[in-house]
Amino acid sequence: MFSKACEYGIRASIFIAKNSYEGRRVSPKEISEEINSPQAFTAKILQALVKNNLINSVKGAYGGFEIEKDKIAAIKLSHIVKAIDGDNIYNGCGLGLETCDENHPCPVHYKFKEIRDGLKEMLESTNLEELALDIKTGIAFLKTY
Amino acid sequence: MFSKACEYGIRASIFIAKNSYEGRRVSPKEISEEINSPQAFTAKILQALVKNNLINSVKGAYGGFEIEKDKIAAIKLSHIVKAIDGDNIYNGCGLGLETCDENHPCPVHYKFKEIRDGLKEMLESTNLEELALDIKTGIAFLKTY
DNA sequence: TATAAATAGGATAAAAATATCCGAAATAAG
DNA sequence: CTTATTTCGGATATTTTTATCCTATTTATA
Repeated sequence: MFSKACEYGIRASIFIAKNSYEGRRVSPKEISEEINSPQAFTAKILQALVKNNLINSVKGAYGGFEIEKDKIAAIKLSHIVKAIDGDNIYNGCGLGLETCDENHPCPVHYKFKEIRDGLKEMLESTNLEELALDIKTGIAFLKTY
Repeated sequence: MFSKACEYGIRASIFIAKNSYEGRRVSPKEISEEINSPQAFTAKILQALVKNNLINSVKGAYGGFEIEKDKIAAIKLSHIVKAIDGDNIYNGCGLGLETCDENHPCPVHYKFKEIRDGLKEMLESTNLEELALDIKTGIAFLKTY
């Protein structure tokens, strides 16, 4: 569904959000340990999220990554996905045709459209706050063990 | 959503189904031209579909690929996807966790489950016959131009 | 100002997906 | 039986994705 980079990016964002609520900045090292992802690769993805203004980075001693508390509820999964994987998952043809629309549909165009619209709706209506809360209360997890 | 291989595989299967209805076997060359895909790569994918008993191949002169007319309506998109991409799209975690279920869910487990179940239902209820018919009647296409 | 700690970012490596090439094996038809 | 045609399958190449490494830059604090 998503690229590895995007999976890591979402998990990292949730972890950062959770810690930002608690007033803590986190480092790529801590993030990658807590979400079980390769550290340097995760750091690269964080850079992309910073550039897209989804998370903040603070350089230097006592620095790290954080999200402004005010913004956490406003950041939707769709923002993260778009920043990392682009919007192909929304607009792309299910069978890979370069142009596929009502005027020139692939054989599964309308059936796929329903699925994609459902996914889009879900990603656009799910925000980091609720997901971070599930981690905080321990009803959901960001790694296996 | 799907790999390139899977996209080609679905498009190829639809094209083969359409031609099988008309009693024609088709070659990888003709297939790749009509679905606009790399020929040798497409041929490899066809081999996989043959091994999974989704399509038939006939070697030698006047050979090619075909699907028994009786079987066309029974072949679902899910069969093709499973043969090429496996069932990760059904069972895999949206955030890439190795184990993610009701007992140990990722933060988007239930939301993703809905989407995936919808996708699964769609793939399992869509068969090659209806798709091939849309190509035959010209209301849908397997390539852009 | 010096130092330690931290992100930024370029260069590179490894792995996986995509794609090509070519000889072997099978088969229909002459 | 021979020949032409066609799929099969292994080897290889290319591209993209994933991952690592190392240095530069920034910044808080002593």
